[in-house]
Amino acid sequence: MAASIIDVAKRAEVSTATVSRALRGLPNVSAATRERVLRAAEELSYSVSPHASSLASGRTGTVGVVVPFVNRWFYSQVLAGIDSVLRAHDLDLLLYNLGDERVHERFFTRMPLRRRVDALIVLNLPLSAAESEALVSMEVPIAVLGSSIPGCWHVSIDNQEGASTAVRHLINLGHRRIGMITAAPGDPRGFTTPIVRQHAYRTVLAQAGIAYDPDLEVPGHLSIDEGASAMAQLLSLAEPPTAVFAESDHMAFGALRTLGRMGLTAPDDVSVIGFDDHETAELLDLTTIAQPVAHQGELLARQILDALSGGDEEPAQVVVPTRLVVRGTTGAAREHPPRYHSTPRPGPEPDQHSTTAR
Amino acid sequence: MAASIIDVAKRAEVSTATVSRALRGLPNVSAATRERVLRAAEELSYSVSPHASSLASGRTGTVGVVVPFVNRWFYSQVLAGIDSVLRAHDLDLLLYNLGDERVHERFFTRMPLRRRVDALIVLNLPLSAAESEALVSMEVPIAVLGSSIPGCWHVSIDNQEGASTAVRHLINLGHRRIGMITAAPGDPRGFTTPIVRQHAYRTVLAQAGIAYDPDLEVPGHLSIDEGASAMAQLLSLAEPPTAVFAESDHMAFGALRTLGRMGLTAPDDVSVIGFDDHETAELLDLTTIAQPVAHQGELLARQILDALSGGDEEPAQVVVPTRLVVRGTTGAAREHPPRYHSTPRPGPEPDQHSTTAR
DNA sequence: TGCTTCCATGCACACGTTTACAACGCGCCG
DNA sequence: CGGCGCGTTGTAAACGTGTGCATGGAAGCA
Repeated sequence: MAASIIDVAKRAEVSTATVSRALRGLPNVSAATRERVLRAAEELSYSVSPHASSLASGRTGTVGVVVPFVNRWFYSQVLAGIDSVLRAHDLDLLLYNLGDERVHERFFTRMPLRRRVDALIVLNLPLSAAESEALVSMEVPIAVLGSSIPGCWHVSIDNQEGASTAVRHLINLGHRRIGMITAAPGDPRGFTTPIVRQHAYRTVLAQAGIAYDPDLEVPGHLSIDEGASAMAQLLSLAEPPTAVFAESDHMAFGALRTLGRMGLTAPDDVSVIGFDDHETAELLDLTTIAQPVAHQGELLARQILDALSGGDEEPAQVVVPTRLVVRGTTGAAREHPPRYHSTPRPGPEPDQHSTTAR
Repeated sequence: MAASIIDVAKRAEVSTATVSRALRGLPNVSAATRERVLRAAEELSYSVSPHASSLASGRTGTVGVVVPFVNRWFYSQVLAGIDSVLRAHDLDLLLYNLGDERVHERFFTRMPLRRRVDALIVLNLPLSAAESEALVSMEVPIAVLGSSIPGCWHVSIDNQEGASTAVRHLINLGHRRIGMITAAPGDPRGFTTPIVRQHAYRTVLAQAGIAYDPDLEVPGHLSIDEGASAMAQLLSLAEPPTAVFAESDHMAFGALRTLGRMGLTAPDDVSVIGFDDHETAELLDLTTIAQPVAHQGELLARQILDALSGGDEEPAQVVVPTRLVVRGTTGAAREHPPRYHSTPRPGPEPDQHSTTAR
């Protein structure tokens, strides 16, 4: 049986109240008694019961983190950023992975984090209005990544600027026929990132005097395989693009794979630019828009810290910049782009793929 | 203010004891009253206070997961596996990321999980004897991945078999001069995986009648960059290997990068095999030893469930099999392997790299 | 009918802290 | 010399739930 505060009090010959104050470093306890208490606690190898403490004080010392997919690179990076800051302030991290649709639903009906956390961090989750409201009703500070909830703290990248930079990069290289592999189309819930990026894509094209062609926008659902299919679809057009902007590196990887399997090469045949600067983007020599991933996690955690300590300041919004990283998969447009009317080689076995330097 | 059990009791016109029993589905409560209680709770949108519940019952409904690096692919996958099982049983997941050495140390001096979790899952952590003992002293069931602690549950892959398979694959292709890029050498703590794999490598070579050459074993510290350096070192040997076994895919990626930068190709110049079947292994067409990653997480979580429910069975050990995945980076040995005495091209800018199909 | 058995329910305490409030001693100042 | 303020400590009441035990009543049985 672990020692309780009463045992410590007896051994130090003080009341439990004094023990509590001494251990938490409250000012109103004399140096001598504090010393005695600390020694007694040490000798009994005592540690406070977090549950009793929470119950009495109302504070839990815990922050809930809700993430759509822990096992994806992006979220695991953000999570690491969050963790590093929380840990430094002795806050615990209660993880909620909502990958499954059933789990997502269950989360919002049962609200298992209610009364369990001092604050909430929500990563990039498509939320319905009712769901946002349910979160707010927990009456704890909330920091949101990606989307936004009224009255909550907020961190995001400048998607408008990032996507514009990507498309401008391609235009500057001389490309006029530019495709986009987009994320999920028209999600009814409040997840605006794909919309903003798509808007930027269209706007920049328009500014460059390039006519809008809906055939050049193909959804890729953020996965490698879907990105590969999307690229195949683009290449099958009567007039295929000479450059493609994939709004995630994963989809860009898929696009590169399709190129390789068709015997094509980036950037010689098609230029490809991604978004994220995933760790393997460098390996594949992919030009991309980099965003500070772990850093965003740290910012979210810091906002929570502010909210928990300061208290009454109103929630702030932080926008972090993106950065163009030019690597080997984008290059100058050819004078006469070749026509590719071949179809991807089918077959279960892995095929070749390759990328070459600019 | 959130409703408490007393409010529910009043509204349902029963005692709090009955409310408690009804809500937890205990058998000894009549259907009629249970119905009344559930409705009252629903109307007040009541949810139990986890802290009060923990304090009273001694159970926390929480499992601590200690992981060295959340942001690495492997651990995030395992974490997802753990989460899926725990979630299905309404257990919360308290995450501890120990990446930093300071954090690691602090964790073991302060034991912040003590009295806070019902069980512990420890991922692949190099632990000193004192640290293992500290964990055991928490007196909760512990499931360990990779390493092993006496008296604890245990999941791991068959490293002996996996590594042997990798080396045999290379030998079967006709290779006689086979290098190995190893993980950290001689960690004084109880982390045996690299040792087992190295032993398998040496044993299989010996069984094939191939003389042991210490120059062919180079440490790569599990990172892409170090893996790249290791490959460079292997290629600079007077008699370089014709095939290389990297004991992690990350290091294999680095190895491929080095080959690419030197204008060499796998498997035409050097065959490369990795370990893990990382998600980008397929992209790079890397032959590798696959291990079921998320599945191991699920197994760990299930062990914990057994320990928490069953109770008195003694901890079991599960060994999951690995699987050879042949892709494009391994191929038959050449009759007369070329000599490469060039050094890697230096330079800050990214360089080409490529892989081709078998 | 009277006794036992069993189920449903209530009573009251325990769980281990935090914290408002009171009490106490001491020095200071009027 | 008395009162006042301040710093230190103790007292006791929450905090919200789980659970052993007692109670009451209905059903079963002789």
